Amino acid sequence: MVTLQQLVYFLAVAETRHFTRAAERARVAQPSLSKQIHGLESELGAPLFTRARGNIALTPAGEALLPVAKRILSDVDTARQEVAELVGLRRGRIRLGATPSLCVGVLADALRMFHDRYPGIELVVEEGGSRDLTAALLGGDLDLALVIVPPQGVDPALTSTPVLGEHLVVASSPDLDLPESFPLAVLRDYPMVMFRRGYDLRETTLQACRAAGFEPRFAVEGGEMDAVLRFVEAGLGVALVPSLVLPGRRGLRATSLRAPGIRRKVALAHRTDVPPTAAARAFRSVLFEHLDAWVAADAVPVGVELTPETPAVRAQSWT
Amino acid sequence: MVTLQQLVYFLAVAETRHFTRAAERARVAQPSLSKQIHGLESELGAPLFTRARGNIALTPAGEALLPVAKRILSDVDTARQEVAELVGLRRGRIRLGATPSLCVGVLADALRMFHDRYPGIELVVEEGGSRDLTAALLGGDLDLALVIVPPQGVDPALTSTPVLGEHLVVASSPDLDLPESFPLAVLRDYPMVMFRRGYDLRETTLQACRAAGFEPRFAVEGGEMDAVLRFVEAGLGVALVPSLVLPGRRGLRATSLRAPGIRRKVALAHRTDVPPTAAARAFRSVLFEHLDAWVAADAVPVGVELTPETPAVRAQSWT
DNA sequence: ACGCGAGGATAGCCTGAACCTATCGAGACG
DNA sequence: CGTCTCGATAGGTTCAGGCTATCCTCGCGT
Repeated sequence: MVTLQQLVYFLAVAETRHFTRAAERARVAQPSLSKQIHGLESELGAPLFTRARGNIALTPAGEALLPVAKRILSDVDTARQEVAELVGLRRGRIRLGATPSLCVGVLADALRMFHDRYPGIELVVEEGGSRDLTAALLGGDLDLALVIVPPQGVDPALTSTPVLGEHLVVASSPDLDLPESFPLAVLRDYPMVMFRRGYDLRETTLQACRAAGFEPRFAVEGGEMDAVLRFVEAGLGVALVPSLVLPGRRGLRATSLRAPGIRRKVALAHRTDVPPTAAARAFRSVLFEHLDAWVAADAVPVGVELTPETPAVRAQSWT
Repeated sequence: MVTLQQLVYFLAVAETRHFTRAAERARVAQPSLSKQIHGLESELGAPLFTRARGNIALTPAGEALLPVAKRILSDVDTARQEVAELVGLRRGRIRLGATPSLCVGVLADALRMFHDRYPGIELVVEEGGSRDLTAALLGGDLDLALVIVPPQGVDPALTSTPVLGEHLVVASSPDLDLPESFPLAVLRDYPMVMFRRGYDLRETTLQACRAAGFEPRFAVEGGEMDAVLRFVEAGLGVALVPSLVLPGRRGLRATSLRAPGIRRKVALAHRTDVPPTAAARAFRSVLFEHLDAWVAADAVPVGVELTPETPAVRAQSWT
């Protein structure tokens, strides 16, 4: 077996044209180097140097080996370098999934912070319903996803860390004359704008209405988050949406539900059987740092509950 | 230190996505392979595989390493291959020097035989005076040279093997009315055509004339072999030349000198401190084979004496 | 000519690395 | 809930690569 050690020594001799000095350079005793060179020569079946007193020179075989040996060793360096860059977060990629409610507020800031800190890491964000994201995680198409935790918990093949809880509010056009706050059952009398299948919100809304004793009427259905909000703005109907999506939407009015209201838990999930990459771990840190900053600045948006998880709980399965 | 062994194992796992099967493929026990992979991972500072049951996959670091590792291993193969081709005489180069007298006859045939047998080996022939060739050998510009052995022997830094002895004859124009055979002293009365400095023949001729008691007159001087012969053809004078250069020259007449005549020894020389390459050794064999064939076929040209060296003597310093 | 110094090769020893077998332990599956 | 699969771990053995000491050859200076 040819070894990299042999090639290193070979190169040292080829460049110094001197066994003793090559040995010094390679931080090794001269006999060790001699022995390795001999080993390489017998392995390749040809002498690599002519050992004339004070005039070591490469044989044709040595000449042929020299450029290849150089390339091999430089490739080894490259390999080491590349991996180091990934580990050092100077390079890499995170494929992150998120529900639309989070993309709007939390995520934009967190991504901004992350990108400032680790500019070499490529960020790929997939926006979608929670079910879709879960499937993408399991299929290996995402590294991380911010998903809604359904009542029965996330898929057993996923590990999730709670991130925050959000309240659902009723979005409506300001033209609509709704009370300040009301129980869900009031919506019985209003047509609704409903999300397409795949959105966790669709199921949540339907179940909540049924629990309140009525079957909702749909004015429109099938849209993504943005479309739904525009339809509501246009007065087509009302919708149950996370409060986080409303700030900045002048054309919409948010009405909270009377207690207990409806809450959803958002968690950061990843596959249990694939340990998160260094980049994913870094993103997690930045995300929680950002949320902690909200708490510290007393700037937690209305309708959001930060789960007061201890760092220990957060670190679960993330070491 | 990263080792090639580790890369081989890494590649086996990356391709089989299975430690146990990779170990079988690498002809090694599974724990040995596992350990090596761990060693590589700790060396590079990052895990290379995600060990999910029945679903081994590359981490980003592994993905980054894969192409480089492939290239490194393929380069090692290339290196081995290249050296093997040189050793196997499928590739290579011989830089051979020869005096003009030998280029004409012996060498052409020998080169032809050699090229037929080893078509991959590049042949570079330098024609020149014996002194020039010796200098080129010492300077490392030639691998081998067929040179004239001067009375005091070749340069001590060179090793030479006797090849043949050749007689010098007097070349003259057929118009010139010379006796069948005569002592050198007869030339006292004829103007001579003389080689340029650097030709061993120049010194040899001068010394021979002086030994015979006269200083030769030059009709022309300074030419290479071919020019000298043409001048002689043109009747400008006579010249002492190796008999080997005359066959095929219709316009010239060769007159041998009365005993003892003048003999020169031709030898194959190479630097003592640089062992001949495989290609050079092969050439030597072909050359002597060719000369032996002359003897066997009783086709030794007139004026040539083959030295009946035993193979043992020939092999001196050539192992 | 002879001694000396330089420099690569050789000898002999020692440590650590790589291999082996045996076994553990955790997820998958009937 | 046993059983199977498959990677990790443990412990022992061998050998490769390193070291020091020494040799051998050649060139060089006296």
